[in-house]
Amino acid sequence: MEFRERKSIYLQIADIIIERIINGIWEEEQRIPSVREMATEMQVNPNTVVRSYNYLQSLGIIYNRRGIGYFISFDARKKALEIKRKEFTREKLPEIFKEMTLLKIPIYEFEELYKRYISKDNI
Amino acid sequence: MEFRERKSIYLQIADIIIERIINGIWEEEQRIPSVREMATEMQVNPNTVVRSYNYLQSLGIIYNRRGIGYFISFDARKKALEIKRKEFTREKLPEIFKEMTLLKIPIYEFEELYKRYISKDNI
Amino acid sequence: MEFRERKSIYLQIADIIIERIINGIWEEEQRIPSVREMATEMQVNPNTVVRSYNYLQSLGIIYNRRGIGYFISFDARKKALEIKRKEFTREKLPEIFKEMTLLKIPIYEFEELYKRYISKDNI
Amino acid sequence: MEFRERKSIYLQIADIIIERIINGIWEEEQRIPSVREMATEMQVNPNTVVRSYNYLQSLGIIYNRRGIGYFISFDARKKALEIKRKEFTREKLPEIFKEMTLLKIPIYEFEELYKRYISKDNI
DNA sequence: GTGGTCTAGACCACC
DNA sequence: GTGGTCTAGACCACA
Repeated sequence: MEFRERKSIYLQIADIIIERIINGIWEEEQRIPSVREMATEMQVNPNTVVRSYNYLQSLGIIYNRRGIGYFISFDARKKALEIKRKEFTREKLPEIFKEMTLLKIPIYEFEELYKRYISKDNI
Repeated sequence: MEFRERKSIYLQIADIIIERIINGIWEEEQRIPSVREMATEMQVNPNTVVRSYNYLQSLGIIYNRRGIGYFISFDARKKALEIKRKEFTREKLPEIFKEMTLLKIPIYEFEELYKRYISKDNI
Repeated sequence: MEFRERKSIYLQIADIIIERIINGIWEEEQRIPSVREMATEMQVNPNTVVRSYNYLQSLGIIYNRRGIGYFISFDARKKALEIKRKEFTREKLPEIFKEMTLLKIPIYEFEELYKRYISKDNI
Repeated sequence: MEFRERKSIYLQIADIIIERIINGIWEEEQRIPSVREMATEMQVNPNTVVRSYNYLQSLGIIYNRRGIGYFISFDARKKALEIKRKEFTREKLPEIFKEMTLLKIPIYEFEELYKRYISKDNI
C-alpha cells in the first residue's frame, strides 16, 4: 500500500474501507480487521488506523464492541453512499463546474473522456 | 472575502487572479495590485499574497519588475489555460471519474446538474 | 441483553446483580447462576462474568464455595445499599451538582423531571 | 493542573473550555490559546490538546483559521449549553433517577445536599 | 508563529 | 487478544 495523494493517510484508509463496503467486499455487521491487523496490512502506524476508525465511527459507518473489535453498521452501505454523494454534489461538483466553464470544456468532451476512462477500467 | 474551503488561501487567491486573467478582467502586460493592496482587498496577511505571487511567477503567468511591481505576462492567458487544463484532466478528472463509478452516478445525471448549474450562473 | 453504555460490561452486570439483591429477587444465602449460565443469560463472554463475580466477591456481597458455586452473603443487602449509597453521595452527587450549577438547572426542574420519571416507571 | 478523574484528559480539557465559554470567561469570536500554549498551561502533551480542539471543532464550538489559530464560534455558548443539557438529561439524569429509586433516596434529601453544596461553593 | 499529520512506543482497562 | 489514551518527537504546509 502506498499513499501518494496529498490527502492524509487516515482519510485515504477511510476511503478504502468505504469503497469496500459500497462494493460489497465487506458485508454489514461483519467484523473488520483489528487496528493492529489493519495497520500491518496498510503498512502504517496503528495510531493512524485508530484515526481512520474513529472517523468512520463518528460517521456511524462502523461501530465498536468493547474488547472485541470494530463492526460494520447494519446500514453502513446506505450511510456511506449518502455521505459520499452529498460530499460529491455539494463540494466537488461546483468546483468542477466552475472550472469547466472557466476553461470552456464542453460537456461532450467530458463525456468522451469518461467513456474512455470506463473502457480502460474494464479491461 | 472569506476563505473557508480546505484549499490553502494562497492557492485560492492565485485562482482568483487566474480567473481574472482568463476572463479578460486583467489584461496582459498590465500591472496588478501591489502585495499590500491585494492583501487589503482580500483581507489577508501580506505574506499570503507574497506566496500567491511567487507561485504565479513560478508558472510564468506574472513577472516582477524590481521596485515597480508585478505585471501580467504577455502570454499569461494562454499559459494559464494550458496549465489549468492539464491540471484538470490529469488530476481532477480521474478522481471525479472514480467517484462517479463508485457512487454509480450516470453521465446523464452529471449533464443535467451541469445544465442546471449553468442556468443558475447566468441569472 | 445489550450493553451500549460507556460503562464496562462487567460493572453493568454487577449492577444488575446488586439490583436483584436489593429488590429481593435474589435472597441472601441463595446460590446464584454459575458463570457459564450467567454468561449465556447475559450473552456475554464467560470471562466477563468472572470479573463481575470477582468484583462482587471483593465487596463481600457474594462469596464462593469451591466446587459448588457462588452464593449471596448473609448481609449482602445491607452491604450493597451501604456501598452504593457511599458511591452515590461521594462520587456522583458532586458531579451532578457541578453540572446543575453550570447549566443553571434549578432544583425544581430536577424535582419535576424526577416525578415524571417515577410515574413513567410505575406504569 | 491535575487530572484525577477517570474521564480521559482530552475530554476534561474540553470540559474546562466549555465551562469557560459558558461562564463568559472566554467570549465568542475570541481567539483561544494555541495548541502549544494550552499544552503548557495544562501541563500536557500538545497532541492531547489537539484532540480536545478537534473534538470541540467537531461540535461546532470552536473553529479554525488557517495558520492563525482557533476561535470560539459566534454561537458557542448556546451550542455548548444545548449539548451539555442534552447530555445531562438524556444520559445522566436517567442513571441518577434509577439509583435514587433503587437506594430509596427521597427527593428532599437530594435537595438538602444540593443546598449544602451550593453554600459550600459560595464561601 | 500556527495547526495537521505521522511514527514509535508505552500503559491501561476490558473481553 | 481488543481498543483507548497519552507521551515524545518529528516533519510539513501554511499565514
